[in-house]
Amino acid sequence: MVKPERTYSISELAREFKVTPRALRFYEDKGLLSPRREGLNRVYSVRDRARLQLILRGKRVGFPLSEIREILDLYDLGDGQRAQMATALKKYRARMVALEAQREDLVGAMEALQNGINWLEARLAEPASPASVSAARAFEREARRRMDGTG
Amino acid sequence: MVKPERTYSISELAREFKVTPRALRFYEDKGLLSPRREGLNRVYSVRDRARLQLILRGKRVGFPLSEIREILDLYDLGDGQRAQMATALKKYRARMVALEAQREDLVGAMEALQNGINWLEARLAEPASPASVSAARAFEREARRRMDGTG
DNA sequence: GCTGCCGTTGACGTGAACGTCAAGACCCGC
DNA sequence: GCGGGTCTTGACGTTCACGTCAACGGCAGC
Repeated sequence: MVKPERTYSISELAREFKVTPRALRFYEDKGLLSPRREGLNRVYSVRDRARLQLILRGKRVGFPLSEIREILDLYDLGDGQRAQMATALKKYRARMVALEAQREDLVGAMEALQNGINWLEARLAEPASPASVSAARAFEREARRRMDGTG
Repeated sequence: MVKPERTYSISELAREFKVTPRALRFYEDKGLLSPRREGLNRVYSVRDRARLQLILRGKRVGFPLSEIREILDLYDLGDGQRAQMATALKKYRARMVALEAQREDLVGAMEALQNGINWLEARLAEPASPASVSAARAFEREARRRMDGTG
């Protein structure tokens, strides 16, 4: 007896990942998902669920659905098409470079934000005494300079 | 004699950052930039340039323009409005949390991609000899399992 | 057999972020 | 004063990623 492997209805899956059923149908339209059918109704497998996870992660890191689709398609590449695998590899490497750049951006943004937080905390922590005010102003200038990120 | 500080025309700035003039005007419409005017013409200061840098970085990490605007506005907060500074601080912290989550996503995506690359490289490196094929299949299964990221 | 509830397929609407004209102002060299 | 280039302001078009609505099928409970 083969274990019947869990399946999901559209609204189940939608709830779990906090998307609407509409979104799931949309992804299907775009070829990102292709759940089984039982009559008309969509039946999502564990693998479909995993794909959805990849889709949503891709989205969160800024991939358009079209590119997510390409990537997902590559996962399903059969054996023997070495030419396609080679192009796939190129694309993967290009995306990797893009992701690295994005991580740099992200780290930069986080640093800038942390500076902003530090600055605000400092300004809020002190009462507006004359001495601390001038010190704060100096810090502020410095903080702004760093935040502007002229470099 | 005060140093006249470099300025930029719209197309200069556009070229430098590889955006169109239209985009810069659009950002102005949305209150993200407000360059000086000389007659009708826009004149961008060094500070405007820095703001643009922040805008584009914000975009690259996925902020909508509306939020970028909010953040930028906070940088220009004058003294004395402690209440606004407090709300600002809250928002900054919230964004920081979001950015951290995004970094995790990014790292996860990069790991998945790296697995994909490794897998493809391995499949491509070998000729299709029977022994290596089975080894490759085992690796493939493992790679796929990891890429699916069921956890 | 009627009411809900969940599902389906179109078709149209929406917000964000611009692109793409159109029509004209301004200045420069000749 | 005329072409050429750069700039301006509308106004409309476009793409992406869905949201929203209409109209309907199928099953469960009463």
